[in-house]
Amino acid sequence: MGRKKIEIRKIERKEARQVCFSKRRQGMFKKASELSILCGAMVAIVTFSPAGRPFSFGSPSFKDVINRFITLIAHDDAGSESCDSSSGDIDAMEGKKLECLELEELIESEIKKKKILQEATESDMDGGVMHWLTMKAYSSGLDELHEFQKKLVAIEDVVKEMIREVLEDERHPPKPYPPAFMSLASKYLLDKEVAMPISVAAPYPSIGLADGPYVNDSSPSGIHVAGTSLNCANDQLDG
Amino acid sequence: MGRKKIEIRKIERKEARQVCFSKRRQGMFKKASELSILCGAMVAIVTFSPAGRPFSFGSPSFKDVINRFITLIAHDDAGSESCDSSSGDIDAMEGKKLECLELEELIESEIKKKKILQEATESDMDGGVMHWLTMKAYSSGLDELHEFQKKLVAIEDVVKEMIREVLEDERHPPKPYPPAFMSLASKYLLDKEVAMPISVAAPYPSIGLADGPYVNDSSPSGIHVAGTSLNCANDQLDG
DNA sequence: AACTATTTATAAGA
DNA sequence: TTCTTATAAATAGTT
Repeated sequence: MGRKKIEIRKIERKEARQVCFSKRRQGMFKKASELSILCGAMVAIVTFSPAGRPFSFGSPSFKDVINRFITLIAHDDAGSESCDSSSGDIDAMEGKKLECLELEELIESEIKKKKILQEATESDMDGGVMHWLTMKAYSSGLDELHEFQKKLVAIEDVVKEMIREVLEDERHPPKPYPPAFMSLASKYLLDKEVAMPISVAAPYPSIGLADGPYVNDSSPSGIHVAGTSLNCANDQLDG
Repeated sequence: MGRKKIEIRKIERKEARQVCFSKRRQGMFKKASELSILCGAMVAIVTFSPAGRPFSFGSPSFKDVINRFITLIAHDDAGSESCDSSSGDIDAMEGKKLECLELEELIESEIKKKKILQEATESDMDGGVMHWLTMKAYSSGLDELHEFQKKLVAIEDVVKEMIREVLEDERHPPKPYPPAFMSLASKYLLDKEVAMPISVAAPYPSIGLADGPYVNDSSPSGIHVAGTSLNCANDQLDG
């Protein structure tokens, strides 16, 4: 897509390589952003520049996507097969940090949560259970809270799994077990005697994408966070 | 880039959305592959189709890239600058570092979750509420599950906040006012005028990755792995 | 950092 | 779905 067609192989000139990386990284993140918006899909990307500087993108957030994936493979079973791969060379690397997001954004997300919670408590459907839960959350001690949280997470996992299963059933009624991604993971999947199907998956709350994606462009000393907004052009090259 | 210019906003028709996802996912992976080859950069991508199916790409390998990134951010923290974003990730906002767990640890944590869930359901403590929740998770329809999930997340957030507050109080007994971060959050949390102290950090699921190759096109019960090579087209769409 | 000539990606349509 | 094709977009080489 340029003045000339190029072969897809490592660019020799270090400088040109860096320039290309910058341009294409932007393009890739933009594509990722469009994909997540257009299709309501979750996307997370991490990349290290040829100089070793980290950049990441995530929608709704990098952590959310990765965690979902991790949980998924942690519960999944299967063998794996690889088709190939290209290697990437890396240079030195420096310590980085996570970027703090703007306060406004935080508030926005909190407002969303608040709304959801209010809905849950006000409508008080579910026979008052949700209300009970809320009350408990507000009146317990530390230990109790920790225990409570663990249980909530566990239940939540069940819900997620149920959602996923429902979706899967709708789509692939009788699908045999496909190959998998991590032989390692499967190796560690001890007894699959799990009574309760715990896992991850499923749709992001309808407000899903509302949570918003983020891009993080790193710098020597930190990881910059940027938005999915296509107009967000924060660049910082390695050199 | 098609017969017509389109607006970048969620595609309404579910079917069209899925088709678009398939096409654009392919395109994105191709871009990622070219980037890694041309520039010798590491790239890892994870994405969930609108239907919740996972797909991943990695060069030199998904695990290598993610682990490098995780190790990076886990080793130190700090603030930097953000360009924009609409992320709602609180942890990231706090500039908190993500925990780096090895696969073994991850598996362990997952196993613990299962145990906790079983405990919760078996002991049936909490006046039967946990049991009720579990039953509900197992007996609801998709829509119900989604709603239920939202509520659980909301409640869970409250619990996390409570925990953070308690912890913060313990560490900073005489802290007049909480960090701006939480004071704002608490302000928006329901109408609870309750002096919600503040938060620090709550236990959170950590990240850790296992090994695995490159492009992985998932299937309902597994994750397919494929190579970075552009010619490696192993596809498996959702629908 | 900008600017285009070209190559690519892809939205529709078949 | 896969292919075809008119167009929108990305970007290689240049300034």
